[in-house]
Amino acid sequence: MEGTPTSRAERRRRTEERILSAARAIFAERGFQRTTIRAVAAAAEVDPALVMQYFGSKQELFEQAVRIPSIPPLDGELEPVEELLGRIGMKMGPLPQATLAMMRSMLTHPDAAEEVRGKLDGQVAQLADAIGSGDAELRAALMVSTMLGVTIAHQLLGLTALRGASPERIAETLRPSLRALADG
Amino acid sequence: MEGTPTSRAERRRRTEERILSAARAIFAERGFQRTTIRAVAAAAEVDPALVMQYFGSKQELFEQAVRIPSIPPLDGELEPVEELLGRIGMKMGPLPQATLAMMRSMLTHPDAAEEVRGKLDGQVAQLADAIGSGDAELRAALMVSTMLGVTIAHQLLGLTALRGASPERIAETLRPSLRALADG
DNA sequence: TCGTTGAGTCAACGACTGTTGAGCGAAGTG
DNA sequence: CACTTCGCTCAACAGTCGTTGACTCAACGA
Repeated sequence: MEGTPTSRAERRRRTEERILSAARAIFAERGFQRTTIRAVAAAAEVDPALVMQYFGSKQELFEQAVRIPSIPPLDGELEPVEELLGRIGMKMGPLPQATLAMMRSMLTHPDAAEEVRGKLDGQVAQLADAIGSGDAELRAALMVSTMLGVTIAHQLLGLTALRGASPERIAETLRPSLRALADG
Repeated sequence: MEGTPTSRAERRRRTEERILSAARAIFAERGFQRTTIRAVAAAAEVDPALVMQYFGSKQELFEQAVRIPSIPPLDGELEPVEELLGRIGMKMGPLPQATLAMMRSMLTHPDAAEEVRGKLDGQVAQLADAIGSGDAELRAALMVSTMLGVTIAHQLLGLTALRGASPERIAETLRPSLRALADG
């Protein structure tokens, strides 16, 4: 069954990825503070000391775990509003664990807060640039805030009214609202 | 200066309120987990053991601190959308410390999450009732989520584009968006 | 005045946490 | 084969936290 026992370098890569995967899951579920190195190690079936040896500190483990390698490219043509949001990497639907971990921690972990604020500021700037007009920056910020709120309510808080709704239906119902902001 | 040294019962009430006030401030700033009994006690200029003696546990201190006595009544006539939101106790502008403490902790403290979810679910139900029409519940949920997102971005994360904007200007810019959701 | 009550303090316990250094044993190298 | 490398574990340290029990002393009631 399990063919070659794999080389040493390969084993290390796998273990490291197993730790990162477990870390992402637990960080996303409990946030930074309530996540313990021991819990991550247990989920990865590894000794806690190994986690430290690989990542140096809990903070560095978090940074590696929430690092998203590439910005998801937009696929094909979309409705104007979705296109605008898609262009900055915001869309409805299930988010990667790394993003959830980041969002889960952003209100209680200063570093995560700064990271998210920076990312959102960047998205606001891009959106404002695409929108034009007078108070574009404020309207862009409100669009981003709206997406943020819906995502939190849906993915992290689990509002009853949103739990049964598909991402498509949410996006569709939300569209006039976002368009009103985009058009001014 | 300090007239009567105050009676024993009065002193107790003042100390208790001093502790609650300090707790609200620190809970609002750091969230539940990162707030220590010791820090609250220090801010209230009291021994940590006294906090325990008065409130029994950190969890009970939190519950007492975030308890909001009364629902703010809506004042006078408002624009339709603001009236709808005001009716359920949602409005722009500075929020009480207790509310901020609750929101700060809602993503990482399960009890706070449940409390907020319950409150928001209730507001969604009220809003949906006032809106009527077909998918009223989903649209109401998105309105509440929008308010939530803007509040988080503005008060807790401090998005650059929102930091300089007055609550009135935000409310005004946001109005067409919310109306689009309310009208369907 | 004297005993009682209760606000407030002090020192400590036990649990948990991030983190560390020594060591084991198998994979790699000559 | 002998020797080194390194993935990995074990046991422990040091600090912090919520929580507790004994204690001090001024306000109170009779």
